[in-house]
Amino acid sequence: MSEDNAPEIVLSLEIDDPALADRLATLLGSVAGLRLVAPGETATASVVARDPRVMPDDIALTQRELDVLALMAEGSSNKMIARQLNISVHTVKFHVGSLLDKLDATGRTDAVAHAARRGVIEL
Amino acid sequence: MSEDNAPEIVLSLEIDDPALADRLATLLGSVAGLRLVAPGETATASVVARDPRVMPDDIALTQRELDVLALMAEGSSNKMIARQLNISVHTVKFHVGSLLDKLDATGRTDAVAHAARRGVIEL
DNA sequence: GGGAGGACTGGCCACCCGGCCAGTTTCGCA
DNA sequence: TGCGAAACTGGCCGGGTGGCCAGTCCTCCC
Repeated sequence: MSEDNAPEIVLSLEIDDPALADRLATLLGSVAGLRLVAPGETATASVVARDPRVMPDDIALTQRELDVLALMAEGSSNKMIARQLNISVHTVKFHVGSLLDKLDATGRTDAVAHAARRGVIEL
Repeated sequence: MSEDNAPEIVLSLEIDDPALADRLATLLGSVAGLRLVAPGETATASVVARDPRVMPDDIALTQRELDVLALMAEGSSNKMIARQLNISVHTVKFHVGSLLDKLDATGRTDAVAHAARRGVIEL
């Protein structure tokens, strides 16, 4: 029952590098039981390869900054972060300030967006 | 220059569905010029297929909500969003409120994180 | 015609956020 | 032995945020 209903696996490509996209399309296009997505179609899975130039510089964040960053990404307020990490709200704000600075962000929302984009955190 | 230095394409799999992961691994493993990632190795590209159960419900967001959501993800404040969309700050807050509601978020940071996770927006 | 939903606006207000100032301790490195 | 970096704490304050109330316009649909 697994082979008769076995649908083709439909792959979509999200590749920034055109050369790589081309190679993959060629390689994957010739595999039986698997094909590339058609326009407007819903894919089974995506092949993702973002432009590596986007995040060459791994920003130097301290452990503590990573801690508060992770909690920020969860939507925690400064007060909640303070409780979680057992530090004062002032200290949280201090770390958040450093984060905004290092991530070149204008606010906590921007900060987690930047961090996620650069792969510093996994959303 | 593409064939002499042509490295193997190293694929990592991020598939929630075990059956699908297995099929893909089998299919892709037999393709020349392409192999699956080894532990600790950096992949050229990833094959991503999140558990469909996680986001079966494409949250029904209105166009306007998508507009403010996109600007929120940019780190824009309500005032900036209002200027961009040519509406009042009150209206922005109104849409943000709906967004927090629909996305089950506690704040704007949480909202963009949730939206990004569910693929509502591309970070 | 009347209802429902979306987009929009206003006021009010408690709370949160981020930036400024100041200080402390601890650690590693020159 | 000093000096910088990291972590931590405090006060202050302007502005932002989110929740509540209220309302007006639409348009689509029964």
